[in-house]
Amino acid sequence: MKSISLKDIAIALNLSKTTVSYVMNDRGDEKRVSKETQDRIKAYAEAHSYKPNQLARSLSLGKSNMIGLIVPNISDSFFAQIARRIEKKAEKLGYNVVFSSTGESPERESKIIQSMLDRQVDGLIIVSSEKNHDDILKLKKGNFPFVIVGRKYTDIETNVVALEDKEGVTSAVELLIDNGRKHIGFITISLDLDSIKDRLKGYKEALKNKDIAYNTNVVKHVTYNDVEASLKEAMHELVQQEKVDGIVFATHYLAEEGLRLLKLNNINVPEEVAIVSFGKDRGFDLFDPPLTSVDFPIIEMGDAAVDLLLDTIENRTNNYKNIIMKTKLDIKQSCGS
Amino acid sequence: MKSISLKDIAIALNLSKTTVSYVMNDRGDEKRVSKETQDRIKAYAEAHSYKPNQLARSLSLGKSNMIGLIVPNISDSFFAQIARRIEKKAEKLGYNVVFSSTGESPERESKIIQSMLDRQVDGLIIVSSEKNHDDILKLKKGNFPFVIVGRKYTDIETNVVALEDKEGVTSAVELLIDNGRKHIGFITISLDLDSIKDRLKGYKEALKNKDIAYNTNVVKHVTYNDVEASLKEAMHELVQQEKVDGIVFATHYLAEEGLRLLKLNNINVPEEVAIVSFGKDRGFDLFDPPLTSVDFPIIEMGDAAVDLLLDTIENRTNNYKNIIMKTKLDIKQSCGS
DNA sequence: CAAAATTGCTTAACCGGTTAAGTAACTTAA
DNA sequence: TTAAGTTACTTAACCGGTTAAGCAATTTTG
Repeated sequence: MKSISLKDIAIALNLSKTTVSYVMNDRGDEKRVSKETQDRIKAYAEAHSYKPNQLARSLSLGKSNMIGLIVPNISDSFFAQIARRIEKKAEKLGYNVVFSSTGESPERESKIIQSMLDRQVDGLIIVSSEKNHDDILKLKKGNFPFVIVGRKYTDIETNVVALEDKEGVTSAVELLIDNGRKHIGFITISLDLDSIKDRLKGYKEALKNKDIAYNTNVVKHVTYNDVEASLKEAMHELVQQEKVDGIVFATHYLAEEGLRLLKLNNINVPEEVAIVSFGKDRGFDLFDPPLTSVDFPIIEMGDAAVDLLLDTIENRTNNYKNIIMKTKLDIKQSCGS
Repeated sequence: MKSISLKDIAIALNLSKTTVSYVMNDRGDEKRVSKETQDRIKAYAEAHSYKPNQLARSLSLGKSNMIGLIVPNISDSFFAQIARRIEKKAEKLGYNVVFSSTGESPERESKIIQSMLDRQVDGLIIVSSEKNHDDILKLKKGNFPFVIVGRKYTDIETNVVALEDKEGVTSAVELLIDNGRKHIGFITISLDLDSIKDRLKGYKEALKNKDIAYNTNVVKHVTYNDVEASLKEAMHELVQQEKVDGIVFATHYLAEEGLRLLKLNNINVPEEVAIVSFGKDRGFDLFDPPLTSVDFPIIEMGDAAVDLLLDTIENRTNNYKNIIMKTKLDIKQSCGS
């Protein structure tokens, strides 16, 4: 797959690399290369299908035109959708995207960030795993362009595209309450993330708004690395012991698995237990019963993230931007409405 | 984010770049660098957190340790899952993954392949769009490492990880017939791909096996770029005009959308129309009704693809390998069993 | 008609690594 | 005692681009 180099062209045409480089970069006129020479170079390049080596180009220019995308898991529909938007927009401006999944491990995230920096990416879009202050602060200190998306660091100022997590969950819980549910459980994931904490806050807020006492027993933190067993136990406790009549799930994954468990145990949704998911997935509307969810604009989030990143890269703007997206209830049968 | 270079270390310690390079690559002993000097270098590198510039390294070594992943659409669950496996395995061997979506456009695919080659990726994993002989042949001719996955070129010998498309569909159609369905439609996508053609062949084969006449009117080719309207029309014709009592869908996407349309029109599945999907998605088992699908081992496909590619890259093996995965019916209610 | 300006290039350094080949100083063997 | 070996490095070229600075030949200008 060896293709010809600038040097090859230069030698073949008895010119210097410089001249060839200028012409290939369409700076021939500016650099006063004769029309004739330009044509010769272009013809030769075309004939031998010359393609500049981007590694060399990047090294020389100090710009790789690559952006790094770091997500917990690219196969999760949310992240995959974000990825698609990022790639789409990036491509238009001539950027390629390298991605890596962290598996929600801060250590891996740290390694991945370093590896991407070593590759000289021009910027990073990070769906950060559990708080990774050190790396984020390092990026900030180095004035390196990056955007945090989907999750937020409340204590560090950064570019961020995130959600109204709290308000979203509040609306979900209030919906169930308004539908007459009295004992509403909340199942979340045990990740030390501000966004996840905010969702719990949203749950508490709703109870407060509706004058319902907060009961620790109906709030379950499922462990990420053993979701299946952990969720099963949580569900069992909520349904069998606490006799909840409604559950709000902090993620679309939990909601789907939760519904699966409910059906497995022949618990009627929404009659016995009404449920709402924070976030949705394709097909939620086809579920039995169709799943009510706190919806948010994934596409817009992806778009906003790249726009913000590319703007930071290209204009080297220094002020951070916070874009917080509103959520919206998508009401289906599972909530008992 | 400027980090120090080999040269910086060399100057600081009054050594040559060469010596520093040897030590940083753990070739100090081999290259007879004194223990003392090695320690000085390592200490300095550590203290100033030296990280080699991978662009420079790649350029010099002629190996980028990047692999390119080209899919129709990264946000499709099938491709996203493949991507995850590829990334996971690649990472273990020190490779990063760049990806791009083609949107099923051969032109874009062609551009993307070139762009990845320009970036000097060490190999490509391609879920090829419509027949793109020129590029594939170019890669072959250049002896460039690549693997075609999920789709196959029957007329070009390549590394490939694909499916028993024909047999899969045959089993689906036969299942419906065995369940007493008489008029089975087939909805596929109008892509000029051997894999897609094989699925149609599978449909025909089943009819032949069961002594049922082939009827062109119940085979619909939905256009990729206007799936929604096109599928709607196809469904309407099959159900309202042709009065089919069963439909096999050639992709999980079509199946899901098809089911959505059936429900929208209050057509009872499977009583009035039984359906089977080729391929599944998360949540298919939660659908109303749960969707029967021709299942295949996505994870294994992803793993096999990377293994094959990395083997080709690292051992420069020249013989092509064909890995064809078997499919398996995952029977749920939608097929009327 | 000489000085100045323009034309059309080239030289050489650089980006940040890798590596074959060389060398000075010291040690060992014959 | 001197050639041969070893040690611990360095020099310089290379990967394939970019670019500031320079220069000879020609053209324009005063």
